[in-house]
Amino acid sequence: MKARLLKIGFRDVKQDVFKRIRSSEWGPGALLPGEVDLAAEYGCARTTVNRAMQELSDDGIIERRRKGGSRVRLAPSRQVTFEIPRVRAEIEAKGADYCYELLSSAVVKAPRWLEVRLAVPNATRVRHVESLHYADGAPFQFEDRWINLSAVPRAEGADFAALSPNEWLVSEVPYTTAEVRFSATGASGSIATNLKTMSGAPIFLTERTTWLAEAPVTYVRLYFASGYQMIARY
Amino acid sequence: MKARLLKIGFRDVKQDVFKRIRSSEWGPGALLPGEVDLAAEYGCARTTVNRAMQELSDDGIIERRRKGGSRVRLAPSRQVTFEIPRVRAEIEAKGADYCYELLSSAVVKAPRWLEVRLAVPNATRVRHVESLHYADGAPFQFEDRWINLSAVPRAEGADFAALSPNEWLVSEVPYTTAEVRFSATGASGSIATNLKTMSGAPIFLTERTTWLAEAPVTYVRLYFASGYQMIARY
DNA sequence: AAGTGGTCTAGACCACGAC
DNA sequence: TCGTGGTCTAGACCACTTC
Repeated sequence: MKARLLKIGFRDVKQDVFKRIRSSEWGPGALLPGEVDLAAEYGCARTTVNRAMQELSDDGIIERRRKGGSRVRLAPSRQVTFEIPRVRAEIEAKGADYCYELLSSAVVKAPRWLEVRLAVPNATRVRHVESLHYADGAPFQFEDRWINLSAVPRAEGADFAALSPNEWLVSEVPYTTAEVRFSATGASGSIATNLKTMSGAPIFLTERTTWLAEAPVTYVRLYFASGYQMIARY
Repeated sequence: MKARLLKIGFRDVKQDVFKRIRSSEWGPGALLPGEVDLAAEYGCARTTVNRAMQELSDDGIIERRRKGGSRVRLAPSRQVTFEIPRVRAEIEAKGADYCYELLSSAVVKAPRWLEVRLAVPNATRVRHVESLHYADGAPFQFEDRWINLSAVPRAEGADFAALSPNEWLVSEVPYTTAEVRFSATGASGSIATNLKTMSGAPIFLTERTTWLAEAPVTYVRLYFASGYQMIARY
């Protein structure tokens, strides 16, 4: 029995309950004590226990049901969470020099596949921008972006030679929702040339589609130079 | 002015504040009203506002400081969160048949590179297991796993022909912490053969290192068949 | 020194869902 | 039906930071 010099906080409760789960005091599927009981045991308010348990639930450690109580998850479905990397920040965080180059820019009618992806009407005008991001002078990421001009008309006149589309959009259209897809692909001709790798070399690809409250804003393909790794902890 | 039939909840506050940020009522960097003021405005308790703001902070929309107040983030650093994919669940979720095959298993001394990765002493014994996961009869994922026997002695006698190492570990050693790395690589000989792709084909690779309270448990490389995508929303 | 967010409390009511 | 978690409240004290 340990002396309780300080008040019990929700972090203490969370940590202790987690420890007891790890130590097999409560095995997978086991029913945990109710919030009222835990509050009595820890000598704190039920609200405090509630917050602790809520976080354990968010973390995928336990499952909670009204009337059913809280149970240790059978197959803990942990979640990874990591920040969406902004290229510039990502490069500068490594201590490397960031540099950006605009390769091409044109206003066109959206090709069919893009119409489908963004769910925009036929003949929607989009701005297509290709650019390259360097780390310490070496190609780091090739960016192939399409911006929906009916959602962001001001993008038509933006100077993407001065400011990358990425940063322009962040400053102009923040607080969007997005879908991200990660995959591996082979470096096709122009991409291989730009990233200075062999044709067919394995490339880490990020695709992102972005909406501003229902309105499709942009679709972008980010091709990373060889050796790129995305890292997360949980 | 809308009629307020129901009590204001933290979700309402969160959503409304977010809407006001998106509508540029509060631009990037702007100082938001204090919790007390917002509580008065919404006609609810400060605790309710606090929870809403806390979540907006977690979501990367705003930044909060004691005494400094809450501000809209200049560069919203949104976070992606997605579930750690369990192969079986992932395959069955697609409505495909899951099937598993053990390719090889051996107990050996950890090679040097693994010693370094897991930070284990020289001559640590590990179990090396190679296996293949099928979706509807087609190779889906090749698994190359190393298990630290000094951390999980029981793994030495486990029957990985019946149960995949993944599922065995989840049932035996749940609630671990982990580091995950995603990258693209080329299919080398044995991997190409097993995944039935051409040698050199781009492969999506997941590497995961797992600890149980400081003790390194396992390191695994997961090679996915061509066309695999990892998807997340935020 | 003072103001703002961070957290705890004790009590209350409600909604879901197992029984 | 009724127990359990979900949420709100009103009030309080504390801790961090800016002033």
